[in-house]
Amino acid sequence: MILEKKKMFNDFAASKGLRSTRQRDVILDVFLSTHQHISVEELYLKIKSSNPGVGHATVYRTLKLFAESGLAREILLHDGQTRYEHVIAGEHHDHLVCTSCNSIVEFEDATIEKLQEEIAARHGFQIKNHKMEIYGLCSNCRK
Amino acid sequence: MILEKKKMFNDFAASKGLRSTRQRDVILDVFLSTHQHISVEELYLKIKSSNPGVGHATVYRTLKLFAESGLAREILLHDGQTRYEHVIAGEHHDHLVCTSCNSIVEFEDATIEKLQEEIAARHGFQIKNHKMEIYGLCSNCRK
DNA sequence: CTTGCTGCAAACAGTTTGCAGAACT
DNA sequence: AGTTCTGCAAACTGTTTGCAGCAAG
Repeated sequence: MILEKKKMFNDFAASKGLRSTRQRDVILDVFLSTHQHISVEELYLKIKSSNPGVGHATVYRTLKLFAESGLAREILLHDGQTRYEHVIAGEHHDHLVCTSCNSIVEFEDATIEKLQEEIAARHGFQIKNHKMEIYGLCSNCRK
Repeated sequence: MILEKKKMFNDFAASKGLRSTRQRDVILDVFLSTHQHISVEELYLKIKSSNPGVGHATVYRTLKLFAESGLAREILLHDGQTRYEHVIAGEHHDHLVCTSCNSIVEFEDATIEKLQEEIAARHGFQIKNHKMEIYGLCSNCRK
């Protein structure tokens, strides 16, 4: 699964004529070792600890490439930071975001996915991707 | 409908001990006269044309109040600007966003709404609100 | 050796904040 | 009169960009 992702990026890089660099390898490794909607800053710090001398800008630029290559996806929650999550082929999950403790639960629902396609078709839309977030109080915070 | 909204804000203001000011009235009027996901900047310019001397900061501060009072809702698309849309009681619509021409089509689907509630219930979540955006190409841009 | 990639710092854009004066109650 | 609200400008935050040097092909 990690290897697949690396291959995915290599293929993308090859098709775009991008060069293979140490930084991109490191950033990909660290990104693949994370879970759950990591922010650019968080990733940057993680990288820096094991690999100082990788700049902010490179992390931003590289994450954009990951998103473009299809292995990551940009998500915007309401905290003013751009976050990235892994794209898992053939799977799409959405988010339940707790407005009290900021925890995030993922879920997937095939029926919703299907309805989305129907709606898009009804409006002549060709779906590229979508996102859904439900905000509320998680079970812990309701107590 | 516009009157309802004004009342809604007045009630909120009263309950919070907020003062009634010319600026807030103007901003509410202009906001209520708009449609479709207006950005703070757009709203600010609209206000300024008929009512110079209303500051950026006040528009930001006031829109936050509108959101808090329940008559507006903050939405984040992928263009780096915070936008606000009207909250219509008992109705929730979602967005089809064209990634080519940036047009936005609203839609509503009761089945999806119901599924969301089921999902939230299954995870012990108490829904406050949610949003769903489908990105893709609109019928015009597909041609 | 050519061109793309990187790190740095400066630039940017959107948003927030501190403060003195104005306005509401 | 007392306190909230406002406008302004400055500060902030996250992100992007220009550029000289470095490194991959």
